[in-house]
Amino acid sequence: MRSVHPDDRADADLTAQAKIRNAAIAQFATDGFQKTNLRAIAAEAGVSASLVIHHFGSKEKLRMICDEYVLEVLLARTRSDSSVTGMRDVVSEYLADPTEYHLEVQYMARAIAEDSPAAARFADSMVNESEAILRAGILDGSMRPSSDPRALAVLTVLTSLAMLTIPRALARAFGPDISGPAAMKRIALPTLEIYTHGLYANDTFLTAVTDLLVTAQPDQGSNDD
Amino acid sequence: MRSVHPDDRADADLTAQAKIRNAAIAQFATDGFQKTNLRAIAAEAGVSASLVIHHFGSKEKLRMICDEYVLEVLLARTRSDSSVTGMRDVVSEYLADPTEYHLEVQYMARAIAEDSPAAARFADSMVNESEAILRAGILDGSMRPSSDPRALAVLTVLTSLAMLTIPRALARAFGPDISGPAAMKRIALPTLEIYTHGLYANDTFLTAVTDLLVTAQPDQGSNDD
DNA sequence: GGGTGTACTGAACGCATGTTCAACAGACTA
DNA sequence: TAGTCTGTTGAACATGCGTTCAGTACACCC
Repeated sequence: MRSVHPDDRADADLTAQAKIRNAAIAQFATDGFQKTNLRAIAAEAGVSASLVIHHFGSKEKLRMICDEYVLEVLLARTRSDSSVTGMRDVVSEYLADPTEYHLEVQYMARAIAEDSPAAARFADSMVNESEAILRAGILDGSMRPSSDPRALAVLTVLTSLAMLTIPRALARAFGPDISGPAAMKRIALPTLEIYTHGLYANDTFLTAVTDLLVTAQPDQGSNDD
Repeated sequence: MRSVHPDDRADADLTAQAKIRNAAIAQFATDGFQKTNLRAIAAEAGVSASLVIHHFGSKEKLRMICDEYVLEVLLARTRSDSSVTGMRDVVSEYLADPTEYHLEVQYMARAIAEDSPAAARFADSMVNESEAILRAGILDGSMRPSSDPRALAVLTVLTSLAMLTIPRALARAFGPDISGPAAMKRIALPTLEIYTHGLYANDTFLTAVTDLLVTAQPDQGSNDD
């Protein structure tokens, strides 16, 4: 159930290298890089731990290969998918079909959260695509103009990733044994409501803050930690 | 610079137990539980690793003590603070004064993300307070009514935590060497804009989805993974 | 057949790290 | 002074895990 492409090719047909890579992707995605150990990956791939090292050199290099592979898979999907939805709209895609690319998206979220070597590239892909979509939407009038489209793009990516990796403890706020995907589904509608009408009934907060920013004009980047 | 209460009491005045606890809270908050090792905690507290075990029994028990302590500190703040802002409005509080309770809030976010023993209690506190605030706001007309206030509460907590723990890779979308707090500041305004006016210029998406939900009425909780 | 190279394995090594243990110093008590 | 209890330490132990190594099986080539 943990194969990267459960539909097309069976595990048995894959080379040992591919089986190891797929097992690693699955375990890195679900358990994280640090927590996953080579022997578990080897066991799931049906090989010995030594073979993992033999083929990939080290655990760290294995992670890099996995990063590249997942990145390529997701980018390939984006390119092949003629619709406008790119890597950014992962949540809507996920809600539409949770099984497809489930693992890859989860892997990416983990990679960004754990700051893996390719994390910056994952993040940049998402943010850039998101920004393009937002700018296009603003131009064609389907989205409201933003004071900072770049930051808006980062915000949407951030919330999307958060929803994809919703912590168990938070999901349990819906009930003792609710699943992550189920929690996501329940959150989807309020998200859409906020994205459509906002949360506040009036703009007192917003105007107050914007006035504050205009009058005070603090030097941006005052990091006094 | 890592003391829990940098303002009131100096580290030198604390008992060894307190110094260990504070060092543990700081390191758990910044590096995570798994990544932190007892010798590093002991070093920061200026004691030996054995003493940590002597006072707390095990690393896991130390974590539980830290959980309790931070939870109590944050709840005490909520109670003492006569304003309406509870644990939920952590982001606004943080933006107003990043140094106060910085560590505790960071600790909580980590605890929830890593599913620490007290994670559910942290999350429940946040969600319940958030829900109360939202319901109050809806009642007094300052906030728009929601189809699912509970889910809305979870959503706001989720996004708040995500902003507090924004991954480096995402923050770097603003520039190669931008800090987490700086990224948060830049995201704050778009967040407020969305919370005030939404993102979409019209409600086609929302009506489409609500229509879909009304007609299809899928059995909620169909977890086919 | 003999040589060479590749896929693969089990055992072992080395290091990090949580934990245990024996010991010591100082305070308090009898 | 002797005894005991607490705070504290350094060394050692045990385990987990990434990695190394010697060796086996098998294929391909001369």
